[in-house]
Amino acid sequence: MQHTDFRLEKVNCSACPIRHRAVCARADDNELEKLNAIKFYRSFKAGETIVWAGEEVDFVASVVGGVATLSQTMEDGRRQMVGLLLGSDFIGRPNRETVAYDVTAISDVTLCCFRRKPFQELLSDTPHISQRLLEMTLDELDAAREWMLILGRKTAREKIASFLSIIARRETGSDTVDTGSNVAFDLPLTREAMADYLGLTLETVSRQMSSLKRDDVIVLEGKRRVVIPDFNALLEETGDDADGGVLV
Amino acid sequence: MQHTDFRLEKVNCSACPIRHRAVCARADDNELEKLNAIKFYRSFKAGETIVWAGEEVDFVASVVGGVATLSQTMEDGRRQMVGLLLGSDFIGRPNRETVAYDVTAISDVTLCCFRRKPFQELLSDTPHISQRLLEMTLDELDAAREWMLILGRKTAREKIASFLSIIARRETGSDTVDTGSNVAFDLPLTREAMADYLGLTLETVSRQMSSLKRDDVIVLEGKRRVVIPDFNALLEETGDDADGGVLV
DNA sequence: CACGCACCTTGACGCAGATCAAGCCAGAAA
DNA sequence: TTTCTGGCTTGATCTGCGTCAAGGTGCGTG
Repeated sequence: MQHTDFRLEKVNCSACPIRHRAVCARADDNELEKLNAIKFYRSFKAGETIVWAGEEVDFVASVVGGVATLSQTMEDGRRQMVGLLLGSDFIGRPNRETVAYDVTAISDVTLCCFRRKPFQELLSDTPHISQRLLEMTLDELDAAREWMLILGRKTAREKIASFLSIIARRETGSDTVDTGSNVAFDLPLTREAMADYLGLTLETVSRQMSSLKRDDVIVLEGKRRVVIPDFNALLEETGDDADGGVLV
Repeated sequence: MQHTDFRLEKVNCSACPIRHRAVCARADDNELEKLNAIKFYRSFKAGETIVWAGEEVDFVASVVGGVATLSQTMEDGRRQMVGLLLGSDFIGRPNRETVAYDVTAISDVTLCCFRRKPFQELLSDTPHISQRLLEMTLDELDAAREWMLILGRKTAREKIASFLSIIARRETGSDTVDTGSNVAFDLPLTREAMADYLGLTLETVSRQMSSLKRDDVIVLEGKRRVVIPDFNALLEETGDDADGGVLV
């Protein structure tokens, strides 16, 4: 029974719509087996808080579908997003049972969770996985540092342009967006969430979106769908060096 | 000869003024031996650039003494610091031979360097070390996220207060500064570097320092030495939750 | 259908912090 | 001693973005 259970789950895991970057992507059969044994799924409705800052959680997880955010809130209500979790991103960390930020479901979210205790044991046993986790964490650190430049030094217009180019890259999945060609995607965030991402107010976000639209840098179809007729033109607006879509 | 060499170096490593958080802190004799075999020292003068963004480097390193920064510069000269490296901090990363940011010596700096190739091999062989590196990276990520809140949502005054409390904690080495008691330390950064840290101009930094001084939150002895008569009063100014000196 | 609600847009106005400009201070060099 | 230089301070003015306020839009529900 345990055996069939595992078989079933294994198929299940490979079938996750997006393969989990963190743990499944390069795992071999043996590791997959162990992962499947400690795995379960949880779903959250849009707007629901997945974990509150300071809360204890007994699992780590990988985002299977939907969008979630990490954010910090000050006493007087000022809020700053510090992490944006899309498909296959990782939540939680080994060797720390409390979470430091509010984790919120922005759309309906499905998580593939791993029970913390056994996951940590797996980590110690399988250097492979802990090295993979290190790589991921370094990538996140890079993203955080790019974000810091945006927050600290860019104008509102540059912030919006940078945000759009980041989302375009992540949503379309291609690191090197064909510059010059049409790119289209749905914004995974409301204007307010964008504001929390960029350290702006939602009014300023709205104004700058309108302004970029007026200047034909973007085309809006409805409020959420964005078409970028010329990706290079967008990159011009970000204030970054012009040498292509390099993240770091 | 190799043997004596190693003996010598081993003593040397333990004797590093500050024990390297990254690699030596918890290493056993066997690991120390391997580390010592691939180790060398380099020094830089204040103001010197250690590595330029995009440059290839064949070593990773631990800061033994002095202060260095990671920073990004935009075409038009706007600069944002994204990392502050004090004693025992780690520079560089496994599996990436180019560096993404300018690394600059702010004071005279001594690095304890490890040749990249053998260091990476050591990482694969010793899960211990790669796990330690993961822990460190997660700490850095936390710091980056705290920093993002500062950059995105805090006022100039709050930024300065937050900066001072961070430096106080790092310079005095105590995670839990005795709130209420006197704390004194030397600023490791110029006003300009503080501005680059906080996403401000140097004039605003100067004005806010003066303002905090006028309000008796801090005492300045010369331009660099800061005395904080009441640490709680400083924490009040940061805008953070009042429950003590928690970093995350 | 209309009603409500969540989300978005746009306008008017004020202020925190940037910018421009002048001068101060302390240590080093002559 | 004076002079120079790099870092710091302070003042006056300007401006980008926040704040407050008033609608607009579109979807789900009775």
